[in-house]
Amino acid sequence: MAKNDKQELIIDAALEVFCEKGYANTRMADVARVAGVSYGLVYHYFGSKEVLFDVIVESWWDDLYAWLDMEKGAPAPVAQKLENLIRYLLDRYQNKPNLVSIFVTEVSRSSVYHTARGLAKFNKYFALTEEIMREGQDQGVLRKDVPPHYLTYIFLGAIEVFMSVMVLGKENLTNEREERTVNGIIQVFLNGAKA
Amino acid sequence: MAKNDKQELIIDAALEVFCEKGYANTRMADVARVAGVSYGLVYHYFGSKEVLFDVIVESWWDDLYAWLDMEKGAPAPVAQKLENLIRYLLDRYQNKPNLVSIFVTEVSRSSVYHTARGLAKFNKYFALTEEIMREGQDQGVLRKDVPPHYLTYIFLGAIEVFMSVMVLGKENLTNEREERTVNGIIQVFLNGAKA
DNA sequence: AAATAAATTGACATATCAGTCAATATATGG
DNA sequence: CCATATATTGACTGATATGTCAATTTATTT
Repeated sequence: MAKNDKQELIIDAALEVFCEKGYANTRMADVARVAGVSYGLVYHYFGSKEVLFDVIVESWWDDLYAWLDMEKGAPAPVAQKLENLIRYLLDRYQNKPNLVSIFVTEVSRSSVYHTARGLAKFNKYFALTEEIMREGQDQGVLRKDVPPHYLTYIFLGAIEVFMSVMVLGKENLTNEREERTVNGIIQVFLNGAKA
Repeated sequence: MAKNDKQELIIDAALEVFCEKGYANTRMADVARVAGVSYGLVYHYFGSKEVLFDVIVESWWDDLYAWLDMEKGAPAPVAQKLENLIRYLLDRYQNKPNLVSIFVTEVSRSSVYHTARGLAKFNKYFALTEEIMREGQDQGVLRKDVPPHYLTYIFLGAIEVFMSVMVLGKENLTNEREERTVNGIIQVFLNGAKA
């Protein structure tokens, strides 16, 4: 078995254990056991528990940023971009539910509140979304009497709760459900909850 | 010094240390030191670190539920009730920033995702808010084509991010800022972000 | 003021894991 | 086919921090 295979095995196991137990209650011995490798090998490839966790978190952010950067340049209308962001996150949940779970339960709290690097990652996520909001305001599609970062907070906050609920319920996301979620958020965000 | 005074001292210290370090990195020795009592006394009044934390969390939920129950019966219009909920949470931040910080950073994470009791507490919070949304729909003030729990997710998600940002920035909440926040959330939630 | 109960102390035992390391197996290259 | 590098193992160490407890002080009751 090649080097990369084992690394994959370990990361997949870590994804599973971190997701189920949370960072604090994750034992490196469990990760090794689930991966089917020895205790020491985990330390051979990843120097510490923190590094192992960071590798996972980093992969989340890298993918998200890459996607956002791509989307930013696209010529789609703002409403479409917002919809795409929701879809991107929902799709991530479909493909890598454990990763999304870790993001929701571990990353968007501890790392943000207790490490400078975690905060920076989050800020960039918010900043990129804010650019979309600002673009919408410049184009006259979004209201200008509310600061763009407020719009960002409301929009991303809404998404986060939907993701939390999915993660908690371990729900599997049908197409129909995805449509309802996307429409619900977009409808209310753009047109309001008023009757 | 009376018994209750020492208990208060310990809880205040715990509030401070949990807030600064997070649950995992909080040392009972630190709590004792900050409280100005001996190590053993913390265990005399609170049997364990977990109990100490739970007492704090419980106080958060008790107050919130009491307030929500009160508000539920009130004859105010739905929009007013939603506004009041935002104000309640912002005011809590003014009075007990550490408590709000712990709620945002620690409670809505581990307890929800890793304990049944934590989940139950959260569900009740969401359920009570959902009742307000349903009331709004019944009265014809809120749109009926989006399920009430979706409205709840969006509304509470928005608030949570605003709270997170406040907590992170350790911002002190001026009256002016409170108004802007309340208006921003309510405006966008009710009327939408569209220009 | 004696006796009983409650509060308070801090040193210590205990358990838990993260991380190390020397030994062994497997691959790679010359 | 030897030599060198890399992968892999798992027992062991060391640090850390929770929770215990017997001893001591302070309060309360009779």
